[in-house]
Amino acid sequence: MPLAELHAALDSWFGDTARDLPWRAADCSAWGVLVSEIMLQQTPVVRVLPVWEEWLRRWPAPADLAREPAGEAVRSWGRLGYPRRALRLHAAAAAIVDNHGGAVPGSYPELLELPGVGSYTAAAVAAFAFGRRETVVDTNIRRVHARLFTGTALPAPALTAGEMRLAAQLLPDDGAASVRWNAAVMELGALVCTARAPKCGQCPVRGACAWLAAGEPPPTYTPKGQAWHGTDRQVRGAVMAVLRLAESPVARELLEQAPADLGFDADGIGVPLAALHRLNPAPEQLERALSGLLSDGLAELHPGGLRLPG
DNA sequence: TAGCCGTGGTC
DNA sequence: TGACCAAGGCT
Repeated sequence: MPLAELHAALDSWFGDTARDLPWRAADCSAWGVLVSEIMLQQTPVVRVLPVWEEWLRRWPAPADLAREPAGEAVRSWGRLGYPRRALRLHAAAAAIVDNHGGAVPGSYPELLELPGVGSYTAAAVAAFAFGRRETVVDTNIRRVHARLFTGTALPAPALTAGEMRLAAQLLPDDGAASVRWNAAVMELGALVCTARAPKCGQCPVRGACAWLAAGEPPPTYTPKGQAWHGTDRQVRGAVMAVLRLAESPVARELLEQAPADLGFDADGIGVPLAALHRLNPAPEQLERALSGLLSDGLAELHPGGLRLPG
């Protein structure tokens, strides 16, 4: 299928099928787009939606977030996961105020300088918030390209230069068309060309798919899953759940072991505290988790104990 | 660069 | 049920 036909087919499909997401609204600010892109890193849309709405209501511009303590960003991040993203978004807001007069910069290199903004997010914000022609490559786009053009079930474990070259070659010349193309391929990967059970029957470009033509060969490698149970990450997560709810510093002793006669909900953190104690981490593991949180800036040591960064 | 970093839904 | 997976970034 000629490239122009491919562009037209996906553009039409996108027009009919695209989800009505608030950060895609015409009046959404660049800040709103940036916040959405950071929140969406490794996190499904449905879980981002309510948190994004709350963030934009509370902090409609970078300066509004920048003048808050970083801990407020972490607290209102809730259970989105990877709370360092909240810290980086707060730092990005400060950098936008300090270096860009409070306005989100529109160029790829300037965006790339912001904390928490890597090659994907810089390209995505430049494209979706500023209408620039950028080579946007995320996990969805990589998977669609792998199937459509390479004929494999999954992309390589790590992004390759060849994939970037291919993505750049596929990009429509016209600026506005390139923005829609990026969004459409990403949407196709999210809704139809999914990792587990692709809905090829609904695919507007199945006739051009190299993977389908090859008989849907299985992946040639098995992705290594992320360990969770018993890991430091699990302990870190449990500690963060306590700190997010705590309204005052949490004594270390409280994190280390449950007082046998804790008959009250200490500072309203009884539930996450019980969850932490149920994990029953070894003392050295709890120590690793706590020192990791401290060195990451997700927690601070105060006379009264641990708390979110002020 | 490979390993690390949260969370919850899905099959 | 447990392993996989979700709009990555950082070191």
